[in-house]
Amino acid sequence: MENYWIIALFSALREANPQPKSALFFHSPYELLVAVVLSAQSTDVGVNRVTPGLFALASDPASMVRLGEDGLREQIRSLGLYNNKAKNILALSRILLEEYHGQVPDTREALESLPGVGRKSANVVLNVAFGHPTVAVDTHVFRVANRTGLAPGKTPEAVEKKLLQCVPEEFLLHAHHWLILHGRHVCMARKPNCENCCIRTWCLMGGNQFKDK
DNA sequence: AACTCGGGGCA
DNA sequence: TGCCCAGAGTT
Repeated sequence: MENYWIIALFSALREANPQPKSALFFHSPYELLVAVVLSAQSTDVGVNRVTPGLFALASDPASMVRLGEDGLREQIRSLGLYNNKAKNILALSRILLEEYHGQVPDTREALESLPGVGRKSANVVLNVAFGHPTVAVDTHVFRVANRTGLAPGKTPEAVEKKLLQCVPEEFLLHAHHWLILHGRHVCMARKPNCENCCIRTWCLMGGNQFKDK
């Protein structure tokens, strides 16, 4: 197992973010689930802007159903894609009440069967809410994994599979969070901040070569 | 595996 | 305008 450089890479990422915790605002598995559904194709900043107000009105499935689709839409309007998200969260809340005693299920199959919840969101809930060693691959993780050569792959599923294989168990619980933060704040899609990158030693792109001229 | 959808935000 | 955002659903 010549994965010593992977340990060094994650150690560097951990040092850059000593207190790993979800960037999303939530107090319960249900709030996390809602925040994750809202986060699809929206920024974490935007989600954190609306969730405190939303959860003050509805922090469980029953109160969400009571809030209703119009009330929900009003709370999340600034996110974009609010029509689908409001519909999905309401439908999902009803399913939790009817089929899961109002609780958030802790299996991949159950989570992915909920409207608005795909593989990435299910992985986040399993990891953050239930402590399962999953890795959620979003656009950030996908980009960083390919740029560094940590887990190159043409599809998110391929990257996820490689990460599960190569990331040491001690880092697995927080791997996706660190990779996401790095992709969000340093290894951005367009103009990465290579000068301040703590893992540039392992970058396949060789410094700033993909930076806008 | 590739395509489509969806809307605010920001350069 | 064009590209991006802690993707999902369909073909």
